[in-house]
Order: sequence, then C-alpha cells, then structure tokens
Amino acid sequence: MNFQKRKQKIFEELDSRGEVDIKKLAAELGIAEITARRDLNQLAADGLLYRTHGGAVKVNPQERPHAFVNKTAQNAEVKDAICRVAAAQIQEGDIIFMDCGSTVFRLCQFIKNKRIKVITNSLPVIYELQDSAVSLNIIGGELDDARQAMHGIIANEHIARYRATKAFLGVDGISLNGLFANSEKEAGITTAFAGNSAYTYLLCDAGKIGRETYLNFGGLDIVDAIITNAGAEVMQDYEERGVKVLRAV
Amino acid sequence: MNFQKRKQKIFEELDSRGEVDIKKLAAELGIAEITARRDLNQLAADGLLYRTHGGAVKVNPQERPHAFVNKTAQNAEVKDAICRVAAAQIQEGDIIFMDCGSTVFRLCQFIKNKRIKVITNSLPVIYELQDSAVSLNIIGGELDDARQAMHGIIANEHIARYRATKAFLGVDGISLNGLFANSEKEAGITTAFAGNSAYTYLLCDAGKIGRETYLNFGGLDIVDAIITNAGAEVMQDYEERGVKVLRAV
DNA sequence: TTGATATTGATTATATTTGAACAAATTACA
DNA sequence: TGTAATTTGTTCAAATATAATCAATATCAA
Repeated sequence: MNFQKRKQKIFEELDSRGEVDIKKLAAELGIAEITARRDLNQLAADGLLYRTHGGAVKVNPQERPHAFVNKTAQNAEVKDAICRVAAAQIQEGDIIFMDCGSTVFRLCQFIKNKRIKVITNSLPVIYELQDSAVSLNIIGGELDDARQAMHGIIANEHIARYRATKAFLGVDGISLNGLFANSEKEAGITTAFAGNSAYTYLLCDAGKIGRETYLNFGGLDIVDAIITNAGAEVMQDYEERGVKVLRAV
Repeated sequence: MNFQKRKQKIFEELDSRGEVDIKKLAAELGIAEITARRDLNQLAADGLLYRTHGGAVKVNPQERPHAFVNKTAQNAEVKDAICRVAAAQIQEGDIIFMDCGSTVFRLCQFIKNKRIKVITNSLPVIYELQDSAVSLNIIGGELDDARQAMHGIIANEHIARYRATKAFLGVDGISLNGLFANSEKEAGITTAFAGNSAYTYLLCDAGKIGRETYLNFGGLDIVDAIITNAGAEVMQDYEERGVKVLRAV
C-alpha cells in the first residue's frame, strides 16, 4: 500500500462521502495514523483537499461555466496523469509560465488552489484560472483566433520582461534533434518562455516523442525536464542527453 | 462533526432560510451552544456572515464583478443608446482602444461585424468579440480580478506601443475640472489610451456628468468628444471648453 | 552486497478543540 | 423605566489531534 494507492483511496472516499477521517482512514488502509496525517498534509499542500482537525474535506471546485473552452480534449486521461505529476512540482510562491498547448491547459484544474503566479498567453487558461487562488498575468499582443492565444513580436517582448521559476510548455514534437513546432509564432513563444524561466518542463504524451514536424526551433538544451507517459526505455536516450525525465503513470 | 462540516451546514441553512439560530443550530448539529457561538463568531470575523443576538444572518450578496457574464447591466437602455452613437463613429479599417468600463463593454454588440482592430485591456470585451469580424489585440499585464482587466506598469507600456485612430473610454466622473477615477490604476490606463489615440471619445451617462470622485487625473483637454444622454444645457459648458458633444437619444 | 535515501511507525510533548460554569452584557416585556 | 430572561464572553479542564524526534524498515543505485 504505497502513497499512490492511498492517495487514490483518499480521493475515492472524498468523492463519495465528502470528507475523510484520519482514524477510519488509518484503520481501513491498515496504516498508522501518523502516515494518514502525513498523506493528507501533503495533498493539502498541493491544494487537492482541505485539512481539518482529524481529517480532511474536499475543496469546493467553485464551478463556473466556460462556454468557449473546448473541454472534449483527446487523450484526457494521459494528459491528466502528466499534469498531476507537473502539479506536484509546483510549490507555493512559484511564478509559472504556461503556454497555449492543450496538455498544459489541463494543468489548470490541478493548480486552482495553489497560491502562485501564473503568466500565460492562453485565453482558455485565463478563463479557467479566473477567480481561483492563482494570481494571473496575461501576455499581451495580437490574438491568434485559432489558438485562442496571444502571439507575435509584442507578446515575445512582454514575456522577456518577466522571470519565472518554472515554465510548463507543450510542443508539437520532440526528438534527439530538438524541439519541433507547427508555426514560427508558436516556436517564438516557446523559446521566449523557456529562456526566461529558471527551470523548463516539457509536457508531452508518448505520441510527441520522436516526432519531427515542420520547424526545428531549438535543441534539447532548452529543456530541463520532460514529463511524459512514454516508456522508460524510449526516454533513456533523453536522460543521457542531460534531460531529466519524469514518468507519469 | 468538525468545524468545516459545521461551516457547510451553517451556510446551507443560511442560504435556504437566510438566518440561523444558535439554539436550533446546536440541537441540530449535536454540539454545545458555546461551540455554535464560536463558529458564528469566527465566520463573522471572516466577513462571511453577520452576527445577530442569538444567531446570524447572511451578508448582502455583494455584486460579483462578473458583470459581463451577468449581462443584466444597470441602465442598459441608456448605455446602449450611447453605444449606438459611438458605433456610428467607427469606420472600416479603424484601430480602436476600448477600456474596461461597463458602458464601453456594451459597445461590443454594435461592432461585431465591422472589419476593425480592437485593442483592449478588458477580458469581457475580449470574450465578447472573440470569433467576430473584429481583429483583437490584448493589452497584457497583471490581471485585476475585480475589474477583470489588465492594469499596471506593463499594461501602460504595452499601450504606449500602439497608436489607435479612436479611443472609446469610460470614467467614474467628469466635471469642468476634468476627469475623475476611483483608482490610480484606472486613471493610468485611461491616460495611456487617450494619449495614444488620434481621437478620444468619452462614453458617459448623465449620472457621471458633474460628478467629482476620488482622483482628478486630467483636464478636459485629454478628451476630444463626449457621448452622453445628458441634457443639452448641461453639456453646453463642455462645448464651450472645446469638447465636442454627441447627444444620445 | 553495501551504503545512502526515503518511507513508515512509535513515543512523547505541544497545540487545538470542545464543553461546563459563571459573571457580564444585552434584550424583551410589563 | 425597571426587572426577568436570554445571550454572550471568560476561564478552566478534559479530550483529542498534531508536531517533533528518533528508530525501524523498505527502496534504490553502485
């Protein structure tokens, strides 16, 4: 019964009953109360639940209707798994770049309760994080209708004014030859985000790994870590190149 | 039955009945009256309810600044009349500044089909004009949650990079002594917009005319024209100062 | 295997929550 | 206005939860 398993159980309990009790939890899972407490504390630190005396309750996800965000994402489960890992990397006080990829967008749900600053050029991200604990900064510039995000010279300049502790970015493809994008605009934004953050995470599902498409806009050295569901043997080459690999189950 | 659970119950009760009674609360939740009292005191300290003798009532549901989602704006007819006049001033090819006032927001519906560029710091405006004929440019910077708009140093700098043919702006008040705003941030944005557009329209209903409030941030010379429903005789003074007045019926 | 690291549990000290009793303040009502 | 009833704040004690420290166990890389 490891942490992942227990975490799952905790959320099952929370979803069905709305609250968990340390004593009961410890008894049901066959663990010590101190362990149950530590689990809940950690999950509370990640903003995934609220701690109470003797247990925890679930956060109320003050749901708002966002008509224009296309929620029917493909591969939602894989992307969510990747985003859970990503969210665990985020600490209170972080300043975070988020770009306009569909994977990165799904990170929103996991960071709503964190006290952090998010700087983004993505309208869906903005609408998703409005009225959350997150403090928002919007990259200005021309709106690209198709991507629902700001791009262009002014956007790049704007990014250059900020320094983030962490960047969470998507790409259209990545291989040992570097990063690939479907447009120069996207490449420019990604480069700007990565260049102005202390640590850069790339979020990409297995389908993106090894994929070379249209524009090769930078080497692997731009990236500090890749969060992916791809197999360990596939990722070994990247690790040998000095890129940290975080595997999402 | 911990504090969080009780808190939930208290708000359920408040929402349905509008008030709670300490005795009943203690009986229903199976807690001592002193505990119920302490709960209510704490929630009152957080401003989540008002304490009364023997219980509590709910706080006035203060208007959420989600005015754009809640489209039932006050004075909608007057504002729409003003905006129709404003929209008539806009030609194809114009580059337009729009700020985050509630009157200016209502201009959106009248310009959706025009082939123009709109530069704005207002999220509601962006939301409303997405997927229209209008080409959008978003002013970046820190998001002010209450106003749902970008403000601050970076926003002002960003505005300074652009030149518009026309600006459509709101204020909190205007008198012969100049323009008035409720915050420095707002004043800064308005000044920046006006300073970088060839022609500046002020949209204000009769209630704003002659109103002096908080911060006087500029003289009448900032403005080229006022669009208003105020009476002709009231507006004569402004015309004599060289401001063009467009009257909305 | 070994050593290093992370996880888990036991023990003890500290902090929080809750309720009871009683004095002070407020309200209700004649 | 004055008196009784009620509500409130304060202090204290008991029960319970939590944090801190240290030891035991598991995991992992070399």
